[in-house]
Amino acid sequence: MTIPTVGTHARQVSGRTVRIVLVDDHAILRDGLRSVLERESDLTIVGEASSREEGLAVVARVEPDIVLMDLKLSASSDYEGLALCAQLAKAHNGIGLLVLTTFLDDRLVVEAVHAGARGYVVKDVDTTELVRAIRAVSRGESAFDSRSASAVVRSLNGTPSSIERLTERELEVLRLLATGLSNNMIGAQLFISATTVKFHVSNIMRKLAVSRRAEAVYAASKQGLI
Amino acid sequence: MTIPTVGTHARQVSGRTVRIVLVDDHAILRDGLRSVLERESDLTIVGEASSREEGLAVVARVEPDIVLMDLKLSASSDYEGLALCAQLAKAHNGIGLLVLTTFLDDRLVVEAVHAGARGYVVKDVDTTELVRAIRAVSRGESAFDSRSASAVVRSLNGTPSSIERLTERELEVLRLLATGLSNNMIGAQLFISATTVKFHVSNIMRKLAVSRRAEAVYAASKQGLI
DNA sequence: GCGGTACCTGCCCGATCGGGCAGGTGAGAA
DNA sequence: TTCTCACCTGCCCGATCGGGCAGGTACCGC
Repeated sequence: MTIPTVGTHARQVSGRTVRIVLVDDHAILRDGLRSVLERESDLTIVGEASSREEGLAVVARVEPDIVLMDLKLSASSDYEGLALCAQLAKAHNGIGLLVLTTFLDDRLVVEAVHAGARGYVVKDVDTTELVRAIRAVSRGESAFDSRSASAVVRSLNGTPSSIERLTERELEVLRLLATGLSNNMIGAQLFISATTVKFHVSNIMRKLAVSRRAEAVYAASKQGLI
Repeated sequence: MTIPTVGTHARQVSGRTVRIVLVDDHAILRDGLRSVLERESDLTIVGEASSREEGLAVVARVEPDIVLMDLKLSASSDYEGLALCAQLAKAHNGIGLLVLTTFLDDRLVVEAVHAGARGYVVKDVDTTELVRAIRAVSRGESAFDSRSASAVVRSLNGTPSSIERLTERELEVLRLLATGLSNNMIGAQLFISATTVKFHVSNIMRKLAVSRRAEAVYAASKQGLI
């Protein structure tokens, strides 16, 4: 199941072609990236995927050096890419995971790194910088565009463990919260008491560092939690 | 100031090259689109812009047949593209405005059409369909991918004037609402009484068809109002 | 003038929220 | 076993919300 690290590293020797798989839910962006990247003689696109499942399958089949992936792989969740990141890192030891995404969020950058990403590039950088990042990651190095790097530094300097993940239950409550249900109605939906709902809401607000449910919904929405 | 319609139409005669300006805040996507579209012999990219201001300037200078534009032109607002749409439609009579964006929202599609767009394509269609849309718009026709078309139909069939715009004041209140402020604190910020804030919040909820401020914030966030 | 829109204000009242307090369970790791 | 974690529950209380009611001003187009 696990790809030997040796084999993986063998492909990363400089001078050889960097084999890349693209994972993004937008076909147009994939086409564009393919077209742009293949102008570089040392880069070649050996696979594409538009979803997490497809990504896993393609990577397992073609065993690329680099997976260039978006974090948002569907209209609903911003976390799908993180999950894919973690799965790929686990299944393919030493593979180069480079995140290319729209939103720059301190939390997301850190989560991506924890999930095994070796690079994080925001989509509004130019192609040159992206190519540089790809080559760096292919050499086993890390690569962040300047703004992402700042985000990482902020996270390390700031409260180190300030990033509290929401539990599954809290996410459930959060989603119902966003639909405007009262504690009582949420309780009815989840077959728990309104008191318990209040307990969860309270924890959600603490973790998101807000003090009102409206603000919690906004923060969660910005972070793609819902 | 206004470009003569005759001149504009002259460039749309079939057989001639379609001159395109790209407006998107992501350099990578612009590079990709340029690379992909220029493979088509009848399409040529004559300009790029990453913001509304730049878009206006570039279009005024190069006078393209088609402006292929995203609605979201900055991290903050989803409406910037709509404004650009309206400005371009007004300043350049008959110009082909084709929206290429990430999110599919009934309201956004309708707003874009009202702002002068002749087409609306979601970014997850493939290149073939995008090229088809570009050619259609360049011939003066309209072009929607299947899901956007459905959105338009829904809007026409459904409550025709159900799309109630929020007033400037309501948007102000909405933004403060999202930060978790109470009516009282919002009032203090805007120098109005808490009662008036409640009045606005009430109207916001009615217009967004929700019953809680948390839900209002979520709906507004989804629609890019904040 | 008259209708429409945007904006602002007061009062009332029941429902809801947010933050405390107290306590409990079961699962899994150290 | 002890500990932690996610989860659940009850009670209290002041602040806030949401929806009514009533009223007002100012501007704009017909």
